[in-house]
Amino acid sequence: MQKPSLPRGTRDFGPEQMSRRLFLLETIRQTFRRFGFQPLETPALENLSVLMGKYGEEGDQLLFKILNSGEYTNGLNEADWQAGPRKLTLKISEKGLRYDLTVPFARFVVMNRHALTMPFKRYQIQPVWRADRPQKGRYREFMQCDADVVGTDSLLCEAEIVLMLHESLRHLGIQDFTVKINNRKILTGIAEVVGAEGQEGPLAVAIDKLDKIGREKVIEELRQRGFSEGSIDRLEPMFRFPEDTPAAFQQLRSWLATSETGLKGVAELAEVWQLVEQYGLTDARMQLDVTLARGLSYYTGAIFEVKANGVQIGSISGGGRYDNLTGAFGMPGLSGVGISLGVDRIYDVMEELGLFPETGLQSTRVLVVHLEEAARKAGLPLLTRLRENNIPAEAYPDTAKVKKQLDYANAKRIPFVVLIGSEELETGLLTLKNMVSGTQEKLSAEEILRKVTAVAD
RNA sequence: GAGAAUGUAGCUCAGUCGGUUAGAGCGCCAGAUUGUGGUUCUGGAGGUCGCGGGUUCGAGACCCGUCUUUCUCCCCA
Repeated sequence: MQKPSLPRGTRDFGPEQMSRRLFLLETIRQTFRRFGFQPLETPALENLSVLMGKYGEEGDQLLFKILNSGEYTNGLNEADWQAGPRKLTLKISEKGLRYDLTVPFARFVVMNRHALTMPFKRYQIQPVWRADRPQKGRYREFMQCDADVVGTDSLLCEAEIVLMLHESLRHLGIQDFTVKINNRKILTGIAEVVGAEGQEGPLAVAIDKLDKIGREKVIEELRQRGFSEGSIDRLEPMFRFPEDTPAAFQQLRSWLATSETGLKGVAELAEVWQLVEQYGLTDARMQLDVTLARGLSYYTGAIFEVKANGVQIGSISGGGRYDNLTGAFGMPGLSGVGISLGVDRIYDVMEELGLFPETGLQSTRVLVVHLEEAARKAGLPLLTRLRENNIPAEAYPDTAKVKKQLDYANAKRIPFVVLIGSEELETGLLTLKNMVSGTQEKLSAEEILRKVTAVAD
């Protein structure tokens, strides 16, 4: 006999977890639907040629790769064995598990470009896999909820993403969150005005840690990354950014006055703010954060990230605009913007904050209990009647002691039990027992139906 | 990839300085109660002390390896 086990970073979801997850998934799905997004599913497996090279150097390492079927070592020569694991992998594996939903979506768009009505809005809720080390809030299999629009560069889409984030999280009961927004063009502009043109990548990586490690350490890291003292001096405005959004915009405009790209980024962001206001979003939790960079290299415009406040966990959502994602698949110039919500982290946040409603845990509403073999048949038509009326109902399948059957009802938090024994068979009236109050009464099937329907959940 | 902790009954955890037959609570099963649960009482079952090796007269405890879970860095949802 062997002990059963689970691959690290993966989990089972029992009935009570699933009812919460379904609530979460459904809330997000309905929000996406309300904004006009249509569903899409793609295979768990993709060809590695589709996945490789889309997530940076480290991303390739984090892909789960699938060994080819059959005699996968056939055709390998000595040179292949000597070439090292990375090159050998490509010889023996041609498929991998999807790493996110954006790249498969880009592949889908390119393959179906003639059939799609542009702008194309799709939502996609499926698991993704990453081969990194599990930690708090980090799993190797987790669910993403993506919504993307491709085929337009209108900033209205950015504004709607902000709205959808607010709507989904508030429907879930998460009130204290921050939607951090930046723009890749602003990062480019900053690199330009400090005299480190094209270095926004390393710049962003260092500056991103500002709130974690502090100003001195950031400057130290910038030096190590080869930034000149002059550049670091000109970075000064970065370290004293106003909390107030209009003031922040004002400071950015004067700081980036000499960078055309930078100013364009500022103007784009300002328009997003304006649009969100025109939509009438109340109590917006948006924050301009010029240190926000995100790892994925394909963002070209807006960058989003959502933090749940008061919980020690990574971001629960991320996204942004990409102007050339489909370019890698031979379809350049298609602009898109999207957002991804991490269900597993949102679940952890809600659990930690105690935001899950108590209701919804009970599955069955009525349990039919028979006290002797002959009584069982009297309960079956009742079950059918209950189910026809959309009331979840079940019979205890075995003839067992009443105690055992009632224990079963308690364990499943079933609120009503119908008892059928010889007495009920004679009179035709069935005993309805309320498991919460303990009261019971003899009723006809018709009355039972009315009674269990009438009582509110 | 680097560093640190962790693992004992189905669950949560005790287990002293290395010493006889490894414990508790909860849960489970049975009975008190042959047609009534959630309260109470009584009894019972349940263990390869993660796994493998080592030290020792003797290891749940000490040492090495390995796996799991968790945390920090990195990166991400």
